[in-house]
Amino acid sequence: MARMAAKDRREELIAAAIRVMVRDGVTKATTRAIVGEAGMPLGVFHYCFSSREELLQEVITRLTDSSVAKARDVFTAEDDDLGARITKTLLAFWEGVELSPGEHQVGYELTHYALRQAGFEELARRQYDHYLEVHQEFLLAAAESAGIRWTVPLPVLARYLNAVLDGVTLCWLADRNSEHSREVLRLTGEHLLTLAER
Amino acid sequence: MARMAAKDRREELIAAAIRVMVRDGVTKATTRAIVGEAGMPLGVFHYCFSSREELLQEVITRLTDSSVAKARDVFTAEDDDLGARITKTLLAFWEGVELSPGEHQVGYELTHYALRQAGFEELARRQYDHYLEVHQEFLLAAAESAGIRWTVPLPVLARYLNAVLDGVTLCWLADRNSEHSREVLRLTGEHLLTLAER
DNA sequence: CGGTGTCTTGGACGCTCGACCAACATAACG
DNA sequence: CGTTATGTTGGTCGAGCGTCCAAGACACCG
Repeated sequence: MARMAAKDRREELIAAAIRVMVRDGVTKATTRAIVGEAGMPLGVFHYCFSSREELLQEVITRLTDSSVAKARDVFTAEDDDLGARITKTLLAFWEGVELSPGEHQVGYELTHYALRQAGFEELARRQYDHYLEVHQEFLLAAAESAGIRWTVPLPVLARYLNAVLDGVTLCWLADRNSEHSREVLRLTGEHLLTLAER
Repeated sequence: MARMAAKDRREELIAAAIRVMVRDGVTKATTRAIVGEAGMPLGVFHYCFSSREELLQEVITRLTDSSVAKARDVFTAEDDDLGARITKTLLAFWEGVELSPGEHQVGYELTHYALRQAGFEELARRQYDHYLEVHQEFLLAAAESAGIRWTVPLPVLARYLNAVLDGVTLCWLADRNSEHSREVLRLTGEHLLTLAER
């Protein structure tokens, strides 16, 4: 194996771990499966990570950050009215789900893993803190650029939005009913519109 | 160990498995942990079940059925108007979540387990089919007794309701913000009311 | 050059897991 | 009673797991 800095190897292992998890699920992401995916000998693992948990922790934060960043990229269009902007954003989110269901699935699996792992509960909490924050940012930006204000407290509205998206995704992962899922998002978009006032 | 019919032992093992899962999570529910919880010797397990998967399958259907039954019990009050009925039902559901978070958590864990396990995808699909069906029943019964009709197709509305409940639960499992969670449910209830017409 | 720190590697450890079985105990029934 | 069916038990198997380590290879620097 070509010589490589431990830092770089960490990154490759994290990436390999995510690939394995997306393909086979979190529980199948063993140390051996991960180094296998990365094409490295087993011994490398504990030279780069003190434990499997340390890698998992890293994976959780990376995946959350990337989800949040991806979501933030979505709401950059400023030239639409409120209705169009909401619709576009919800559908853009949904495209992301249908395009890579595995990533979202892994997100949920990691949440439940963290909720059960002693000392990891905080990670699950932070995960949802970030999600809520990004939704709140979106709602705030949309309101400002449209010159309206929300008739419902922003944290509550953000949680509502987060809940619908999570719930629709979860249900779709099980039954793959894309048509109904989109209808629910459309319905939610219309609902949000009624919660804005000048 | 007292002599017991294999059928009866199966039931006790299923119940013990559910207890272990609620307490420690699905992944910790090993054959040894389960028979330990049931106070039986290890050998019993494969006398009653051909495999661990067979037990898991049984647990999934039992837990789904019990959730559905519990949900059905909630919407029996016929004497309220539509708004009161919706509010009562949503809050009753929420009481169930806060009262036994572990059970709901296990529900999600089993869904993700089933989605990853070859040959179990159908079980996850059926799980959500049942959930959607029960929500649809509720919406239909509420509409009939209130003399209204829904302006949104029933399957879509049921999916919407299911999504909000799932999403709020999931988020609450992570951050335990009860106040905001209730606010989201209140908001959803009000929204549903606007989707009814005479 | 030699020495020191960094990286590489294959193998081994102790443990837990699902599964299996032979030997035994108890019931059911002619 | 004897035979057959059913249930009980402790031990054991092989596989896979996270973790660790000694020995070597390589790079850098005085």
